[in-house]
Amino acid sequence: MDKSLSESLLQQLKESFFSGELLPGTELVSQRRMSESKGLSRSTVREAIGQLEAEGYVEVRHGGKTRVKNLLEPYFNMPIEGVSALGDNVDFQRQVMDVRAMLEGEAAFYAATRATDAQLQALDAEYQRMQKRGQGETTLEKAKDDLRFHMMIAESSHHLLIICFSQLFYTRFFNAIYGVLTRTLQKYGRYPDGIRSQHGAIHQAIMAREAENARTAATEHILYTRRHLDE
Amino acid sequence: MDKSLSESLLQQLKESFFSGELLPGTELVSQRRMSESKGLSRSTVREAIGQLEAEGYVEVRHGGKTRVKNLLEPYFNMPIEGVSALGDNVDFQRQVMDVRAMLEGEAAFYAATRATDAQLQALDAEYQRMQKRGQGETTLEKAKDDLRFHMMIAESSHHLLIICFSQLFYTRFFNAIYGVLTRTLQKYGRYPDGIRSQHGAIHQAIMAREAENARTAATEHILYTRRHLDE
DNA sequence: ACTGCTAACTGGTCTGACCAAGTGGCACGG
DNA sequence: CCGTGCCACTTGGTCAGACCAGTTAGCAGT
Repeated sequence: MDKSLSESLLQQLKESFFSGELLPGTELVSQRRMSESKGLSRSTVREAIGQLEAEGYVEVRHGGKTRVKNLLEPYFNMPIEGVSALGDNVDFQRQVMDVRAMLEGEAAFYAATRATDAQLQALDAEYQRMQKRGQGETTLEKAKDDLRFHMMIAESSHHLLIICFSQLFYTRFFNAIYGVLTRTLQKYGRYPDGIRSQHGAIHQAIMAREAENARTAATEHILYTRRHLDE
Repeated sequence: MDKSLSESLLQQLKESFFSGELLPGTELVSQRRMSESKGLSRSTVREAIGQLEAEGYVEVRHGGKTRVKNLLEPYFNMPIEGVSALGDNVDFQRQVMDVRAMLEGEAAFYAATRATDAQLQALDAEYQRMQKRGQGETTLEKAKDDLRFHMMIAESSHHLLIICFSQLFYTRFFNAIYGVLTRTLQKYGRYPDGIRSQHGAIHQAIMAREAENARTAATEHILYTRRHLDE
């Protein structure tokens, strides 16, 4: 097993966390002391600790001690490494919404054209269910409902590539999408009215099999939400 | 805004990443050169690049260059096997063209809005070069020219997700795209006239920074080719 | 007991050196 | 002519030791 020194130190430290040797809240020994005890240079130790910090295992403050964070934390905001960090980036959120606008417009277009009657019926049922609930839900549940609705549309498009990409996109970038909703709610205190009526417009256009209208409504729906990021 | 040097360098690099200045697949300058140009020590540069790596933005190999990663790549392992076989499947070709129509429309839209002057100039040069050659090329070379032209547009969009998706899409489904061209040539014996003028329209709209026209022209261009697959 | 200074920590950055792993060019031999 | 292998050069990885910059604990003076 050939690894770089800093890498194997990193792994060694992680194992100490998982074994319970280093409990959350405790303090790491200083970089100098660790470099002595491990027989490595301080640069190498810093490299490893820097990675630990980036992955959310420890919290390091200039001048203060380095503290071990709660072990479960990294798992909550890390459905997929790296991308999670992007969830809070407004620029990235904007980009995600741009792609959603494009993707869902196309999906709605093809759904209006090619959905089976059974799919239309299922879509209608899901829409009615969404309308009925509405109020008493958490932000997270709303986000999930929203994605489920849009994913049903994508599936109704009968377009392999669009379905594949939608699936991938919604699962991987759920954090960013959820972040947009959270940010919007923080700013307005509630679900913007537009969204409800826009969902209605999409639903209606697909039901009536009006492809162009469906595309326009779906695109406009996402861009409406996106605009709230700009203010 | 008080930040550590490595942290602000990290942020600066991320911004270059999102702005399209650092495209996926390109190589970072070496740590030594970067430390010179930024007026920082190599340690600090290493710190920042280490974070970038931990967050999945770049891939660094001992002894080799550091490459910017395509952030969609890990998730793009769709029905890869048999994709080459699918290259001849008309239904699949149609789907690929549908997605191209969507993708290139958006790319052209954002390129018209956000391309730098240098990018416009490069795009213009590439367009002129395409016009000059034209005749004496093989089908394969034409397909490559076409994709290079469209890829330049995608890169000029400064839209990270669109760039990533385009890169992967064009490489993975090149066979299908090439297949469409081959099929068209077999049927008509030559490059349809429409394509030449359509490239011209796209080129002109982007140069004039007319975003909506660029989108329409690019979409129509792909759908025109797609229509040749029908009947 | 409170206050405020200071000294001894902590992490952050710098320098310049050397090691180790890829890369590319060039001369040699087929 | 092409392939092959060597070698110099570039890249990232590690090291040592120094100094800067926040943090903190303890001690002195009130």
